[in-house]
Amino acid sequence: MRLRPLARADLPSGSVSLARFLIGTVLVHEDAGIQRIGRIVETEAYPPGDQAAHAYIGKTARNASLFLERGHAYVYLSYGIHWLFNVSGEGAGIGGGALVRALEPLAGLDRATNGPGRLTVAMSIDRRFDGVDLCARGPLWLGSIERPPARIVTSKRIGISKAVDRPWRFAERDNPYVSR
DNA sequence: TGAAAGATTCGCT
DNA sequence: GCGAATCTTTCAG
Repeated sequence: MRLRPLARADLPSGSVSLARFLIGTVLVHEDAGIQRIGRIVETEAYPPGDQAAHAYIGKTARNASLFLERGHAYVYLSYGIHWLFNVSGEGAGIGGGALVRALEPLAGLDRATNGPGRLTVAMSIDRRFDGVDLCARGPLWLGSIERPPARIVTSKRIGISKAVDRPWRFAERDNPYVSR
């Protein structure tokens, strides 16, 4: 497996484009010699102006990471139980991003990764990584591997109550690790 | 200062 | 299929 880090210039600007782009890329967490790698197979976009997005209400202490330049991590606690991992997708000062909903385990993962709350457990991602630059040298970063291009299917987002009809969920077709 | 809702998951019916 | 778990954020009073 040839693995290389993604530079910020590799990432498309705009949360919807980024969410689509992320399908097929990999997330890497290196921690004390342990390497955990998951291939992203399902995402959802939460662009500026989206009523379902955390950034919709403006910048707050919680969602500040969504307002960082594209390629930064936004990690928050959902339902008091689950950490959810997002990648910011706009320019600095603009709030938007992509939620990563499922991974295909490639290395170091021995727990289920089909679901946004479960993949963070498997990858050992929590609040420590909120605001981390995923395009920088660090313990958590985005990469690409050599593999045939992902075949992507689009659908409505899951688990939200506003703007439910937007086709902003992306998943790799027929991948068994996609949630549900 | 209090209360309600939330980008989920798991267990039981 | 439905409700509980669990706690932070946000908004109302």
